[in-house]
Amino acid sequence: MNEDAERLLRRHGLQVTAQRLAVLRAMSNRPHATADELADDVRGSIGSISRQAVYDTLGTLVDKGLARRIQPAGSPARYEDRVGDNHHHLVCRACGVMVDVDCTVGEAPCLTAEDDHGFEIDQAEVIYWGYCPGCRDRSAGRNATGKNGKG
Amino acid sequence: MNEDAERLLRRHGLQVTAQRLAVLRAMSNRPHATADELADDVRGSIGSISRQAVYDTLGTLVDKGLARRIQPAGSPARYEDRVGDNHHHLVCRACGVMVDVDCTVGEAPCLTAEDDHGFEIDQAEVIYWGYCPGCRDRSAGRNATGKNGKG
DNA sequence: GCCCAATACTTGACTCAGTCCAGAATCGGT
DNA sequence: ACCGATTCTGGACTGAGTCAAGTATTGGGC
Repeated sequence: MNEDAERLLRRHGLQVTAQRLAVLRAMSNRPHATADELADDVRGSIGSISRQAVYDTLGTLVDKGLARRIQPAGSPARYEDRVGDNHHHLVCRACGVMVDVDCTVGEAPCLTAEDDHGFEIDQAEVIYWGYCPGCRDRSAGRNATGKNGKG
Repeated sequence: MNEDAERLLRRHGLQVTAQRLAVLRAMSNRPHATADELADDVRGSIGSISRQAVYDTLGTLVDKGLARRIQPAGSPARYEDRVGDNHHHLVCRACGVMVDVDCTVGEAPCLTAEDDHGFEIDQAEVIYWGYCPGCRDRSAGRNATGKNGKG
């Protein structure tokens, strides 16, 4: 497993360090974790790491396309190692939990803007907002209408 | 114009204050402005306002459905008064400028998640990322591939 | 027109995520 | 084993946003 991670780093011209391997491992342990959570996880596995190293590593990984950064409204950035495929995220307004959703229609469907205003678009990011089963049950009385729907 | 804003507030059971009217006006002056920019605008029109009042007012307006909050990755929250319709946003990775895009396919098309994981989904938020005409020209050599496309 | 409770605003301290910087440590090619 | 390049550490800092306590404004009832 670590052999893989090591090769992955080298293949992208990155030095191999304990910190990077640990971050990579942490990321696959818990998808959608924040930088802080990953740092904690890493500390559990290699003892200690500086906040800066975590941000640095994550930034590099995102740059090289080995990780993806997701920044939902009202929450710190989250990272996942599932890259290169076509998936989106489903976020609970109440507890913030995030789950993957496969792209509904395989190939950039409505995901090409009708009028691109001259922009060179390279990505369409979709976040579905709602309430997860747990939170929905917990406060069943919530009025779920009028939230300006589907968007 | 202000008559309208006043009635709007009353209709939603909100007290009418100079600050609220000014925020409402600022928001329609410059769509997609940040709280800070709105505060500046308001200061230009009524002299002064506290940061807290701005956040407060914006929060209330968003709550009542009179404003919409957009929080693109890596940028402070932005607000707009165009609510209740079905539009998305196009954001420039370089300069951060944001423009409206009408919903590509009128009625919640691919915007219903294939597998909702038991969530009660109330909104699908779409942000298109890319480079605006200006920024694209300015650094024409940028390699725009490999950004994990349409997603 | 005035009063008073409810609502809104101000001020200032605080939190939290993330960045900047300078120096120390580590990596890896030779 | 050495050395330059890269990475990591620690600490100060920034920017967006929130909290809390006290003051001011609004508007419905008299």
